[in-house]
Amino acid sequence: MTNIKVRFAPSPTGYMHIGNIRTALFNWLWAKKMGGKFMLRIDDTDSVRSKKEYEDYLRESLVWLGLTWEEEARQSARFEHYNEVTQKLIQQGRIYPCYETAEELEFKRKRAFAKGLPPIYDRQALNYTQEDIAKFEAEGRKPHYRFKLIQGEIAWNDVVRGWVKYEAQNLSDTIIIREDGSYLYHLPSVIDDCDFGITHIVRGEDHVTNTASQIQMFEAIGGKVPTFAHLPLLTGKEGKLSKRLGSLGVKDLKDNGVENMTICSFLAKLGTSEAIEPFYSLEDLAQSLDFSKIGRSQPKFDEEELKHFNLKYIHTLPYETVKDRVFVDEDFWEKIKANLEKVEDYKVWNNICNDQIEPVVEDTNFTSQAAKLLPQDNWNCDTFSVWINEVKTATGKKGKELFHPIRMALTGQENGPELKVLLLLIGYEKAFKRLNGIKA
RNA sequence: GGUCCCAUCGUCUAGUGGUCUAGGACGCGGCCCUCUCAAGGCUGCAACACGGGUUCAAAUCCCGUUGGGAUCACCA
Repeated sequence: MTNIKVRFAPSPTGYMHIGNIRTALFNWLWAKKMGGKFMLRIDDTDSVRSKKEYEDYLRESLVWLGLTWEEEARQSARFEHYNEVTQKLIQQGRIYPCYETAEELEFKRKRAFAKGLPPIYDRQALNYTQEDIAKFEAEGRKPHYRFKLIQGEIAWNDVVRGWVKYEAQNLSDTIIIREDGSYLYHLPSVIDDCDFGITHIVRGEDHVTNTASQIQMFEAIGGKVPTFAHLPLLTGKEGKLSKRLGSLGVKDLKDNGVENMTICSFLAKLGTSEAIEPFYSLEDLAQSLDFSKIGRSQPKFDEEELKHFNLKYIHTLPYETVKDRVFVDEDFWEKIKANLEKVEDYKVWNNICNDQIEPVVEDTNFTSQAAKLLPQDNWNCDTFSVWINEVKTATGKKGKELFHPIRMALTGQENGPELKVLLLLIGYEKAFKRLNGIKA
C-alpha cells in the first residue's frame, strides 16, 4: 500500500452523468494501479441544491460500476472545522470581507465586459474604512468573503497538460463564503484534500483556473499541494456539451442492456491513443491506465458508439465474468453469446433449449415430414447436416425454403445461432414435437 | 472581451524537420464463410483547417487568420 490517495468529490445537485462517471473512473483506476486509496467525498456545501435522491443515485451508480470506495466524508459535517481555518486566514489577511451586493457585482462585471476589460474583481473591499464598514452594517448588509490571491505566477506540472502557468493578476479573488455564512466549494475542498491526505486530484479541465487559485489556498493553510491531472471534457457529437450528455445516467444505460465494464472500458480509452477494446475487469483496466496516452483535445462521446461497443463486449464476454448471473453452463454460454444483444437475452435461448416454447409452423406438411426423418438416437455434431440432407432430398427444398421453416419450428425465432448447434441443445424429443407443431 | 487550451481519415489518435505516396483502432464499403442474425477471415475508401514565413527539406518550428472548448457565479 502506497500513500497515494485520490478522491471523487461530486456535489449531489443533479443526477450523476457520463462525465462524472468518467472522472470517478479515472480516479478509481489511478488509485488501483498505484495501490492507493479511493475516497468518496460528498461536496454538499450548497444545502439548497443538494438532494438525497441525487446522492442515492450517485452511490448506486458507483456501486454498480464497481467503483467502490474505502473511505468517505461529507462536507456539510465539517463546517466547524472550516470555520477554524477561515478564522486563521482572516487574521492573516488572506480572507477578507466584502459588502457588494450580488447586483452591484453583476453591474461591475457588465461594465468591465462592455469596456473590453477583464471581469476581475477590483478589490474595492480591501480599501474599506471603518466608517464604510459601519455604514454597511447599519444598512443591514452582511459580508461575504473572498480569498486574496498573491501576485505572481502560479504554475504546476499537470499530469495530462504538462506545465500550466497563470498570472495571479488575471484571476479574480474567489468568493469563498456567502453572505449567509455558508461555504462555497473552493476552500472546503482544499481543506479536505489536506486533512484527508489527498495526493492526486483528477478532475475535468473545467477546473483548471480553480486549480490556480486553489494552489494558493493550499499554500496559505500550510498544506502540501497535490498533483493535478485535468482531463479534457467530453463533448457531444455536435461539439457542444450536449444536454443529452449532461443527463445520460448509468441507469439509462443499464436499462438498455449496457454492461458496467462496457462503460468503464469505453470511457477509460475514449480520447486516448489506445484502441477502445473490452476489458473484463476493473483491475485489468487499471493496469492499462496511462495518463500520457490521454490527448489534449476534447473527445466526442457518441452514445451509439457506446452501444455498438457494448455488443462487441457481450459477444466476447468470458463465462467466468457472467457465471454469477446467467444460470446456464459454460458450454451453453459459449454457444449463444455471439448472438446476444443483451446478456439477459440468454434467457430466451435457455428457454428454447431447455424449456417450453410454442413452435411457429409455416408449412405443416414440410415440417412433419422433416420430423419423421429426424434420427432418434446416436446424435453427434454431424446429426444436423446428415438429417437436413435427407430432408433436402426427400422434399426437394433448398436454401431459405429449407431452413427457414425448420428454424421457425425449432426456435420460434427468425435469427439465432446455427441450427447445427441449436439442434443438439434442443434434443430429439423437443425437436420432434415442435416440428409437428406441438408446444414443447 | 481578458486568460487558458485545442485543431491529422466520419470518430479516437500515431506522428517531436527528411524513413509520410501520413500509420493504427473503431465505424463504413466490398469479398469469403453461411439457413438467418451475429461471429470470424480477407480487402477497400477515407485526413495533415487556412495564409504567410524559417529551412535544401515542414503534418512536424514561428507568426497570423479561421474555427472549437474552458473559465471569468454569493454552482461545483
